[in-house]
Amino acid sequence: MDTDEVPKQSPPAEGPKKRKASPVRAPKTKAAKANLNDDVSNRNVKKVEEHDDDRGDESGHESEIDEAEVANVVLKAGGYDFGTWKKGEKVPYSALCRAFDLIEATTKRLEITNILSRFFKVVIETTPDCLLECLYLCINRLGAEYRNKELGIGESILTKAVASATGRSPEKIKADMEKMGDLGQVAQASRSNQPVMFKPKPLDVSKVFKFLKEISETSGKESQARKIDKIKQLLVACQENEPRYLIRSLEGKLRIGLAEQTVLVALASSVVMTDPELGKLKGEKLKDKIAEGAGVLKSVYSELPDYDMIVPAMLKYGIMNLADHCHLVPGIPLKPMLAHPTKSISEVLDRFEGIHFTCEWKYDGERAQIHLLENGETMVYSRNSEDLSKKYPDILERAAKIANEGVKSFVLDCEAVAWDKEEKKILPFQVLSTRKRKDVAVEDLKVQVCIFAFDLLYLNGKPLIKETFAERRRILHESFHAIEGEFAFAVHTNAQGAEDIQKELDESVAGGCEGLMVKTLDKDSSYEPSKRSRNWLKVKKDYLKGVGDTLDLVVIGAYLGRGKRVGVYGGYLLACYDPDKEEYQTICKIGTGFSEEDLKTQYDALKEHVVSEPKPYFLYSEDPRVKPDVWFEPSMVWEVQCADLSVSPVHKAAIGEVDDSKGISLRFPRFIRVRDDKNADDATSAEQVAEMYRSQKIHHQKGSSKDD
DNA sequence: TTTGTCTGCCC
DNA sequence: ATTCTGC
DNA sequence: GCAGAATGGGCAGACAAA
Repeated sequence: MDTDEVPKQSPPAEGPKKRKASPVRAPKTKAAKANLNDDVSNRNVKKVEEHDDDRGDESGHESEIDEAEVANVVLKAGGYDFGTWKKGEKVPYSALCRAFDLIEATTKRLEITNILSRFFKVVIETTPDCLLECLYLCINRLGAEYRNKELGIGESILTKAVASATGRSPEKIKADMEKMGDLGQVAQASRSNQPVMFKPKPLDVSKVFKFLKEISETSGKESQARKIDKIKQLLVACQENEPRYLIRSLEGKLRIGLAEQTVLVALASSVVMTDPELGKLKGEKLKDKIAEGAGVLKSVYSELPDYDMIVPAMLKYGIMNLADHCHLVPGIPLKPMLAHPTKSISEVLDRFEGIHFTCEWKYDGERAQIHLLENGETMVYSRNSEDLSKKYPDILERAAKIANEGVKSFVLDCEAVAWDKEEKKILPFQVLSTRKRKDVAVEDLKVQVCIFAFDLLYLNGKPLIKETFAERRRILHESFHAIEGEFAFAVHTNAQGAEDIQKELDESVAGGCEGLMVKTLDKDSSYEPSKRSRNWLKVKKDYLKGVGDTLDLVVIGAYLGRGKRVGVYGGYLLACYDPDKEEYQTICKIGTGFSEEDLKTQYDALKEHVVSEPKPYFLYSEDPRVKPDVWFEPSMVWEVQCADLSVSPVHKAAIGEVDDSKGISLRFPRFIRVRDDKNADDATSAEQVAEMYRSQKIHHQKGSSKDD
């Protein structure tokens, strides 16, 4: 800590070289933090050279600043050294990447927040025009989610791009990827071994962001090649640690312990610190204002999750006045309330002890936030604020007629569930997911949906999110009416005792639902995800110990871990056993439920059983998404829990039992424990798997196609 | 035209 | 989606 | 308990390859 040396910020290609099997963001050290006691003005102050290029410095105010002022940047940045740039000049990408390095070096959230807020502060003080782009690069997005902007870049294209940009073969890149577990690091290492002819012009955040946007807008014939070309251009211009973060941005994961919530707090903090009035405060008072600002921003963001609108307003009017300018508006999706999983009914009772609550059926469909505007416009948004209006023309059409007279505008929280019109009953999620997603005419819809409404967030110009749930529900029922097969209110009761809740849970499952949602009616029952995003509880049958579907499955393959799982297997391929055919049939992959210790132990135990080829008595798909990195001799049996069984396009369990050509797979599989007491051939049999599938209350199979 | 691969987004 | 982990 | 980062099945859509 007290060293005089300025620590190197970005050791190239560090990691696997130093420590084998070290997770991406480990080892964490404190070395990267510069010390305020150092003589700041004497170090790390690089005079920024003049550029007469095309970077659009047309702002007029000439940025002539002296060296001492530049040096102060480090001081103003709270001792963190992000490098320097002139006022009004685009923020260098290297500065952002330095911040990422500093963040990656710690696991402490407060420190992460502090680093980033210091970075944002410098940006606001030098080049506020870049703040939005920095922000988006930190949360890995190109714009608000409801604008549906995607990169259309995945691992495959990225691997090709890295290979091409570094002059190495895709095979080499893949091999390195397996070793390092992070394509960003692979890119960085590859670049640093590459002879550099001349130093490229440094990247700035605007340029990087603009490139990402262009990539997302690239479509049509040969678009993949054009995207690769763009990535190459950027990658070649990267220096030092920049390839690592550029590639991770393209992957959509920074993996440095920084994501939406922390960025939001850091942003609020930086805005308070740079506020002409609030910024003068010191100590506790400043701290309080920062906390208050973070509260304001969180609240505003949950109502209007669009930084394109929030950031300019915040800089213009000040963070404390933000809510006056940005608030819930029909037409823009707000963040949905989420639910905590609970392991037992007694856990529900413990949490809600002495509090009035209600139980609602949890429908197995797709979250749908339905908006009706005063001008008659309607839209539907998903749980993640994606615009689903193109997918649900039938819901748009229905929006006006489900409302009672006098209703001019609303925001409804619902579940859209596949609906069988003939049988008048709910269909499973898998049916819903076959719906077309765009350019569908109402007449051509193959899958009908019924909307199950459970909350009302806005009505006739008034936000209701601060009302109690009891009140919101009252207004919901008062303002809308059910239409058979089209619109209904979620079934609910006010059961308060364990037995009643159990009964309700059973009924919900019998009714084709996943379980129950439990919500407080009065105390803390406002709809404010900013306060607590998971303020509701969910009880699903498969959460309850000893109730859900459990299988004992054989481990026959594994996938090398990525990120923090580098050096161990990150996931496994499981199979059931068919004693008649004497073969192991794949049923699912599994990658959750393991503690870090489990992962290590299992890696060590299983690597003994690696075989170079799959056994001839394995039945599996050649689909590359399922093919494991290593195969095992059948040895270990694991207890696995799931929510449902489904007919699978790739897995082979019980093939021929319920479908001639398709096997069965598991929905939401997770590891429970090792079954030391079982041999591989004692695993759950194909016959048992088929029986479990058949005994499900609700299931769907497309009409047997061979007879049509 | 058909089939396969990749991606993003539902859960 | 589920689950685990550091703070 | 939050926030973040591992990981699951399976679908449509967009392209690429055959």
